[in-house]
Amino acid sequence: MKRNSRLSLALHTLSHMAGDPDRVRTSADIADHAGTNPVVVRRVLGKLREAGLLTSEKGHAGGWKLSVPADAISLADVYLALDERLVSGASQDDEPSDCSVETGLQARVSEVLDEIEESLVERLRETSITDVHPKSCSYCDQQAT
Amino acid sequence: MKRNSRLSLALHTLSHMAGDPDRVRTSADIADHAGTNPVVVRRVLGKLREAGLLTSEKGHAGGWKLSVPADAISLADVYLALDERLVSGASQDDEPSDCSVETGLQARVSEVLDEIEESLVERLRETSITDVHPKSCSYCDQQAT
DNA sequence: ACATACGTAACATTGTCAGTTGCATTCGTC
DNA sequence: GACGAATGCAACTGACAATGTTACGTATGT
Repeated sequence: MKRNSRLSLALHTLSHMAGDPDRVRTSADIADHAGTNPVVVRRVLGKLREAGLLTSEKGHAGGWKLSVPADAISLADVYLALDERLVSGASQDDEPSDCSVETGLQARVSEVLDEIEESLVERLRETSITDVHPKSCSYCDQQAT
Repeated sequence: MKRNSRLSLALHTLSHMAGDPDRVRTSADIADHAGTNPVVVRRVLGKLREAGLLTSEKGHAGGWKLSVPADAISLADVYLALDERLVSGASQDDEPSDCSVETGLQARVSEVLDEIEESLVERLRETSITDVHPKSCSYCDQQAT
């Protein structure tokens, strides 16, 4: 797969769940549909569970389902749950340079990046999972039969 | 070094050049000060040259210097010259999924990300190289002696 | 008890990027 | 014109991160 597949996988899965909230899905089912591995699914969905977005049940009839209504989940919730930080990635936690130009620069750049990060989250908060779910969803229709 | 070191290196170097625009610097000098490798410096500064921000001269007394006034260079110019795209990185150019949820989702997410990318560039455009250069710069004072 | 599914750790694979080496080319100086 | 110093460029290497994979432990319902 590619970079940022975690966010993709999370949104994709949540979107499907939004279309049929009561259905319990196993990580194997999800992985199969998403073209990835059950363990990867559990890793990603585990983060979402920590954030309280969904629940998992072990054992025989276990699996994953939403723990809150889909329209109560914003893209920001998902983004933050995965603690991805698309924007920054900028050199923090480096050993401090002895060059005054460098240090001043870092401060400035970090400042701007933090601003952007914040505006990204605010923007993501405007859209919910249900908003990204197509009105007529061939996948859901398929499952309904 | 770390991630995003290209942007760091570029800004750092330009900032120094802003403090003494007529001085010609070799990639070896720059690399030495930045704690990196001459070839890496040439790779990064080469991008900036393509964007018309600075010039390089080969041969004996060759090296790098600004080709435009420092206050005419915004952080956006540098960012775009390196074509980094801090924000996106989201799964583009993937093989198109046969899942309608997936495709609709990608479109939405890309939309938001592009918005953010744009706002980042606009924000960067407000700050010039001279703005991130400290008023009293110990490095420049040092060189002046 | 047994099958099923999550939870987690350990390892393998892959992709990316800085770093490195080597060589050709260009330019100034002797 | 020969030589030294610098960029330009291509290829290889090594570190690191993220995904993929295997394996095993644990919990749960039949």
